[in-house]
Amino acid sequence: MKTDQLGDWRRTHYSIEVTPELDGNEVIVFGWIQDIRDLGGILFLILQDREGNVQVTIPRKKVKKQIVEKAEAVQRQYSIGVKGIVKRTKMTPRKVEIIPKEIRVLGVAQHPLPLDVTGRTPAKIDVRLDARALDLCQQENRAVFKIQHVLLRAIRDFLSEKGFIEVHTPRIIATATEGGAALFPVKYFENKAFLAQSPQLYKEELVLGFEKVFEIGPFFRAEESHTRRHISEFISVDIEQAFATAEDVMQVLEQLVHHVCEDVKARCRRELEILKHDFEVPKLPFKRFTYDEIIVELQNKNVEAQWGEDIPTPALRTLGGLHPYFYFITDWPITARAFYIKPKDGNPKLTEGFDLMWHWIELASGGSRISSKDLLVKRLRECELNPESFKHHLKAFDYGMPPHGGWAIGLERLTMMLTGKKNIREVVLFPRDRFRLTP
RNA sequence: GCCCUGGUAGUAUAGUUCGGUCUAGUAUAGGCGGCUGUCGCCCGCCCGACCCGGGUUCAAAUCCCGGCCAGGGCGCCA
Repeated sequence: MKTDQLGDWRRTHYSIEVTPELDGNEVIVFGWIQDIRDLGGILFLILQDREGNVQVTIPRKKVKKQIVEKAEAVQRQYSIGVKGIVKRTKMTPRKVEIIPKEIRVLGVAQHPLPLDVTGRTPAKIDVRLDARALDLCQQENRAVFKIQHVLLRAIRDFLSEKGFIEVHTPRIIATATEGGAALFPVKYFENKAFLAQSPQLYKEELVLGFEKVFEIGPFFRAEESHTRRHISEFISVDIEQAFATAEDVMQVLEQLVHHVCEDVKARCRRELEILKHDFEVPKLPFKRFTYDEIIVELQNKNVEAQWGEDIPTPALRTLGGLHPYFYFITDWPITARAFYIKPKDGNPKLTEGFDLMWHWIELASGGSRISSKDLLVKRLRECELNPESFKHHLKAFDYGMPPHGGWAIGLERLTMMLTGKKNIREVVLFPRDRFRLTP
C-alpha cells in the first residue's frame, strides 16, 4: 500500500489531551492503529500513541469517500495521522471521539504480527523480546520505562542536590584482576582489554579531586547466571564520597530510596495504575542488622548459612519473608567482601561493608573503603591478587587519599521493585543474558 | 557449569496420563462477506500447527535415544 506524506501536518494533541472540553475544535493526532471495530454503517479506529489512546469514529455515510477508503485500508499497527473535529459523546469511555476530515496513512505493518498488540492474547517473554520494538508499543510495557525515566531523573536530582558530581569512567579496562565476577574480553588494537564490571577503582580515585561523585552507566559481567535477576549488561548507580563513613553513605542511600519512592509515586500514578502495582514509601531510617544477627536468625530458623560466606539464595528468600521490605545487613565478614572494603576497627574479621536488601533481593552494596595504601596492598595479597596489576590505582593512594565510602545500586532491581516486575528482562529494553545477544 | 520443566498455526492454549477416538479441538490474529454506537462488538465462511534427527510399533503429537531452543531453580556473582 502506498503511504501518504506527512506534509505540513504536526501534532496538536496527544491522544489523552483530546478531551470533551475541546468539543468542536480541529485537532491533528498521530499514532498507531490499536484496534478496529467495523459495525457496517459505522467504523471505529482506536488510535494509540505513547500517552494513551483515542477513538476515531467514521460514520460511513456522513464522511468523504476518501476517509472511508483510508479507514478500510488500515490494519492494526499502521501508523496514521488524523485531522478531525473533536466531538463530545457519551458513547466512549473517555467521553470524546474524533470525526476525521482527513486521514493520512504514514506507515504500514506486515501481518500477521508476531504478537497481539492489544495484549488480549499475551505472548511469552521470549517471543516478546524477539519482537521487542513491537512489544514496547503496549502501554503496560511502556509504563515500566516511563517509571524508570522518572526514577533516573529523581536519582540525578537527589544526588546533585546533595553535592555529588556526575562522572563517567571507562568502559574499556586493561586488567581483569579486580577479582570477583568474570569479565568479557575485547580486542583493543594490538592489546587485550575487558569490558568494565564496575567503576569501583576509578570512582575511588576521583574522590581526590571531586570529593563526592556519582555515575550512572552500564557495566558488564560474564557470569553464567541464569536467574530472573541477573543480566550480562546492567545499569549501575554508583556513588563515592570523601571524608565519610559507611553509616554516612548508608544514610545517603536510604534517603535516596525514600526520595525516589515518593517521587515515582507522585509522578507515575497513571503508570502504576496501568501496571496494577503499588508500594509503600518506606519509613526512615531503614532497619539495620549485623551479619552476625542475620546468621543467628537464620540458624534459629534452621536455614543453612555458613558464617564467613555469602548468604545462599534459599536463605535470602527466608530472610525476605522475615523482613518484607528494605533493610541493611552490615558488618560483613572480611572473607565475604572485596579487597577494598575497610576492615572494622578493633575486629579485623569483620568489615564496614553493607548490603541494602529489599525482601530477598540484594539491591545495593557498599561500605567504607580502605584509604591506607599499605593495608590495601596487604588485602590484595590476601585476596590472591597481584598488587603489580593495580599499580596505577595504588598510585592514587600516594596523593592524600582521605577516608571514603560509597555504594552501588542496581538500577534494574530498583525498577523491578517500583514496577512489581518479577523478571529483570522486563525492565531492560534490550536485555543481554547468558543466552540472548539479540535483538 | 549443574538440576528440573517444557517445545502443537502469527500469538496463546487443549490433547501426551494409559500409542489408535486427532482428518489435531479452542481463542485470538489474518482473508472474504454481513451488520449504524462499538469499546475483548457481533454473525457466517475460509486460511493456518504437532522443534529437528533417529528408534520402537500394524499404528507416534503421545513411548525411547540424541540434538537444538526456551522457561525456572541452584551455583557463580563488588
